[in-house]
Amino acid sequence: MISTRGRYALRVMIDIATNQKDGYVPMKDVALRQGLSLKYLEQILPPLTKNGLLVGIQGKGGGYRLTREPKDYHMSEVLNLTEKDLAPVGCLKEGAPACERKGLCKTIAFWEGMDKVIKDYLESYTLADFL
Amino acid sequence: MISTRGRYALRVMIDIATNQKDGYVPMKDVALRQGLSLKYLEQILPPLTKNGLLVGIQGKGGGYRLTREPKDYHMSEVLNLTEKDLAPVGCLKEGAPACERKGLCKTIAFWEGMDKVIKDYLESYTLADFL
DNA sequence: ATATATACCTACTATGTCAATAGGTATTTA
DNA sequence: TAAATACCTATTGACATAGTAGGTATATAT
Repeated sequence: MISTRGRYALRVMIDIATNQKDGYVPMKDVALRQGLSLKYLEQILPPLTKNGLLVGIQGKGGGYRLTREPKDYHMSEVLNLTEKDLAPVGCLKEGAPACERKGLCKTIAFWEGMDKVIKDYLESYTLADFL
Repeated sequence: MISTRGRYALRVMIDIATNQKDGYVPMKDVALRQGLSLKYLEQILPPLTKNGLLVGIQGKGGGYRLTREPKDYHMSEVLNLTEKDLAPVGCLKEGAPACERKGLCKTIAFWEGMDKVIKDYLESYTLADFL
């Protein structure tokens, strides 16, 4: 349900938060510390930089930094950006075609409720809770 | 996250609960009413009959019946039997190998908490809530 | 008895996702 | 100028999903 993309993204965020003092944290170091593939992490980060959660500086001495205080990163945001979709069922995914059985459907409220408890939980956690 | 197996299983249970008066409900009729493939449904039902949630009678005039009152079917049970695994991350799945990073891991409590809110939600719903 | 309707069983398949691996380019600093 | 970094795109093997397909076993209705 939550793939390595989202899980690794969280570990990367924690690692950066922990290791950025004044400078930038190279992803090579993160990969080493976390025991993860650098090349794979490089594929996971773009949504986080493009949406302003991280800033990446190229070149020697470069790396990544947070752009906010850890308490201002909610897990809902991090996982929404890195996971394909968090909705428990297909018909609740963003951009999903309208269900033909809508109106008849006796289960939609149940799935929507499940969606909500998950989203609420993810909203309740911030990066600061991991430090 | 929740596949068609679990979703269809729920729709089948609702359909049987609605349509069993005194007799047995043929899956062919369920498939027709629900607009689902009979052959596919036949693959989804075995865990429910083998674990005593439904009873199936072969032969002409046969079909399926519930074995309990609707209020005594919790969604946690139905989905656990029909879905491969409901855990949000691999390391919490049943029978998963112990994580090497256990002890170091700063995220496990978060994932366990997510697992719990989902399981609690599924426990809180019964088949009776859909009728 | 026989035909019919049902559950039950097993194999196969097309498609897509996951989790990387791989090889490169652009950019900045030491 | 060399080195280190972010950034980009293609490819791949393994696996899960959502069925399709064809059959067997069993009980009932006629």
